[in-house]
Amino acid sequence: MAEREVDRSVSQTVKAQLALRDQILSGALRPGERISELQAVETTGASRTPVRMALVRLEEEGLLEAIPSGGFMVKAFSERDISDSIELRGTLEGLAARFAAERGVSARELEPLKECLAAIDELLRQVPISVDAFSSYVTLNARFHALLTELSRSPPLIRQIDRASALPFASPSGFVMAQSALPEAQQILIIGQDHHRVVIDAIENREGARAEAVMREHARLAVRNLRLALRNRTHLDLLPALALIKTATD
Amino acid sequence: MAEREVDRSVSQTVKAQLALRDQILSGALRPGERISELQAVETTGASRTPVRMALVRLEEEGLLEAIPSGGFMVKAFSERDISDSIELRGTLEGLAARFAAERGVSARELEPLKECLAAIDELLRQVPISVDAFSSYVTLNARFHALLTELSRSPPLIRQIDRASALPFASPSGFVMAQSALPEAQQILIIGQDHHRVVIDAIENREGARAEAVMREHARLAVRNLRLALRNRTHLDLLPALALIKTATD
DNA sequence: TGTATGCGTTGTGTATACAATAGCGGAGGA
DNA sequence: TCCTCCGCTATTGTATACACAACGCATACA
Repeated sequence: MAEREVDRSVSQTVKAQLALRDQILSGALRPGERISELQAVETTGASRTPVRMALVRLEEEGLLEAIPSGGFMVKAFSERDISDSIELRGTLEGLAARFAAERGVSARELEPLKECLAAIDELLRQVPISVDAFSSYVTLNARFHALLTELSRSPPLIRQIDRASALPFASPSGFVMAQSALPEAQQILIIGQDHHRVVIDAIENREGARAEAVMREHARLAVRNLRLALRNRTHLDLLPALALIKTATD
Repeated sequence: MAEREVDRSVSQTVKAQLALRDQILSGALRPGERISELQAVETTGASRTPVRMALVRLEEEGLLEAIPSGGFMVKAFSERDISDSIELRGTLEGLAARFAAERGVSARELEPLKECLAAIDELLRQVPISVDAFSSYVTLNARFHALLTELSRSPPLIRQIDRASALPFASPSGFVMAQSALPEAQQILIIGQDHHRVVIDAIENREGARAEAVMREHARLAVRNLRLALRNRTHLDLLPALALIKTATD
């Protein structure tokens, strides 16, 4: 009897965590809404213990908030929370770039980053960029940022950046998607690519301050564009994290 | 029958979390050592479910590391991990100070910070500083940093700073204690107090860049002093987090 | 008619039983 | 003597049962 389909390839805890995260980011669970464990058990197929573990993890991740009287609710974010989160990640990435530059990086370690850069250049040559190419861009951009973070060789910093990127709107992919809502999207992507180029150059020449400054500017650009995108609310359905933005308040 | 003493005033999960953290920071559990759930159940008095919840939380906090094959082990930190963590927090606090300065803070909001500053000044007037006064200093310093963080008015940033301070050696109290191991401790504390004074002044005058710079310098001072303290390993028993430093490796 | 109290239901916090897996030790063969 | 394989044990992952607390609704009294 396959009444309860048990997938043994992945732990129930992880399965529940992924399922719940999907529900939150897809907007199936509204911000501020209390999450019922019982309901979560039904929708995820796991039992209460792994569901509870998943809820604790999602709380630490920042997607949920503990209710004092017990249980969890979906966290709601203001527009400022989102822009602050992006700037926060930019600051952290700036520190990572500085560490990479100051501590030195061999040409061999820089190679994957340069390949990534070249691949993005190739994509941006299309005018206007196709939907498929844009999707590839999102992936490549996330890869670029991940590689750059790694170059810092600082586990505590890498860990913190990962945490900061857990909130979808603060992840590299998140704000790229937000930018895509703007008419001048392609131009923005090209400016961003310039930043990528500069940070590699700065790291190669061991210019820590310059490497840091450009990554922070990179994030500030993203913040400005997110603000613009939120003004003219077109195509914002591309941004899944929008489900988390406070609607009534603020 | 009080065979199992159940304290209903605080949840079993929190109780277990605190007990386990104590065990880790006191060195009762060595870095790299696997934590047995069964053993944790015995030492904490809670049952397996809350113990597991506590373990997940401590992992997210950064004190534990998940073992791929299952279970958790006490995380081990290198000296560089520690100095990176301090610099990381300094960077975050720098951003908080910048936010406070740029967004504006009323005189009334700045008042508690100034009181804190004055109280520390009072303490440092003693030469040499007494043990009691030093203990008060640790508390006041933590309070100063917490108040400053709050002034940013940015929940995501505050949250991230809290996380960064979860590792005891990266908390304000942690590195103050490390500094105390140095003969020139008092002089260092006075320099730190100068930083505190400057950051308040910068926030008052809405000089974001200056506010940020001084907080980063504040952290860099702490890193330098921690390095010195670790060189001449005297009085380092004052630093409880030392239990987490890798011994053999690195 | 409004408010307060009590009872019922729902849901979380905790405990424990069961299942599955990984690691270790012993035994047998090369 | 060493290597390999099989089985056992210990420990984790999962499921579920139980207890208590909180919220809501209804009813009764002012």
